[in-house]
Amino acid sequence: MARTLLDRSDAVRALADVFRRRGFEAASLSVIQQDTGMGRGSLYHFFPEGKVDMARAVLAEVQAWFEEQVFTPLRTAEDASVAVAEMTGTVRDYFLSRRRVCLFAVAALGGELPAHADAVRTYFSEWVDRLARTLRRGGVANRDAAALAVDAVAAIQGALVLARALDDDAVVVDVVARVEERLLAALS
Amino acid sequence: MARTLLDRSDAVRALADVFRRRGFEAASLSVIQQDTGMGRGSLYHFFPEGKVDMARAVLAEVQAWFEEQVFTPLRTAEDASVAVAEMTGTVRDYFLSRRRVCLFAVAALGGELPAHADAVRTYFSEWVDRLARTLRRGGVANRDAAALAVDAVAAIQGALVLARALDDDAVVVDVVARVEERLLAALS
DNA sequence: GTCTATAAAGCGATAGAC
DNA sequence: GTCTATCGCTTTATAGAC
Repeated sequence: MARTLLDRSDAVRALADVFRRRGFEAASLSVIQQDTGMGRGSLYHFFPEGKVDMARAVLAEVQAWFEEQVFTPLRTAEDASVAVAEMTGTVRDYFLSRRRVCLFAVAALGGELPAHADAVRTYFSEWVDRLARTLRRGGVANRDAAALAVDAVAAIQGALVLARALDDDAVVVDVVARVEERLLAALS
Repeated sequence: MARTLLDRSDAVRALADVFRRRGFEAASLSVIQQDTGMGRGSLYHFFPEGKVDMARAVLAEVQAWFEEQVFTPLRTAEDASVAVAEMTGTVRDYFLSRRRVCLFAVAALGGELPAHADAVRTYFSEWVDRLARTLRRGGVANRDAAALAVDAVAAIQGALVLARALDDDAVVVDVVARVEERLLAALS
């Protein structure tokens, strides 16, 4: 890990990688120190409230990324089919390059913690909502749009679980391809 | 929690509930002690290797349950459509009555640990495999059967993630209903 | 088989020098 | 802004009485 000076957003990126590899609970400060190359002093300088703060910052960064790269394009693209194809391609590449881990899913399945419950709910409900709206804009009936959107997000999240369980990227590639196919079929 | 004497399989059931509520890492021995009503002495009597042993036992019990209630019925039912409908109904009721948590998914997303990696892989690959075979028996083409089976298991697992994130049982009910619909359509 | 006490290690967080 | 030393607490695991 780079010894060169890190600013806060470098730190967040490094932390995201640690959390993806070890999970939130199992990533102890010692591990975080080693894997990010930052000392305790620096960590508590950037994240005064400690680990909870680090997790919050990482989730916020992921949320912002999806906002910009996925949710906004879904809203602004003029053609619904183009928007859908963009979404599937973007999220597939994102998760394949991020160890096939969705940190919001990890947070959702991880323990009793309503620590990040709001952030988790926001992420998923916004994703489903934006997709459903896009489908409606493309002429899909209200009811069908909602069902298709939930199914699509669920399929992608399930693919991530399976891909990790079977240690196989192809599950993500294949499932996402069929999700896209189904969504485009509904739009035609 | 019952104070009455527990045998090992009672202990495993109680442990499964704790792990579903808190996750594997966050369930400390103190918490386990409180939530199961068993003392440290009893716990280490039944599970000499400690927490790893407890987790292993719980996963083995879940695996056995699925073996008996899901995988075997998938194999033995004479009509593929009946087998599929049985599976979807059984797993829906199972997860709804188990806090919408699949412990194998929790293990799959939880940290670096290849601790239970083999058990996780076995569970998911067997589920997908059995379902695919059933579909083929029902006349579905080889390729389609494999894809449909992966999609079905992924959809169910994704539904569990979403249901927890949104705190809404209906996601499981609805997604599983549509999974069944799609599988039955392929069989007709 | 179950209990309590305790050991040994690791945890998150803080303080103070630089 | 980064470092190291250390506090106080919790963790898993064990020992030994009953």
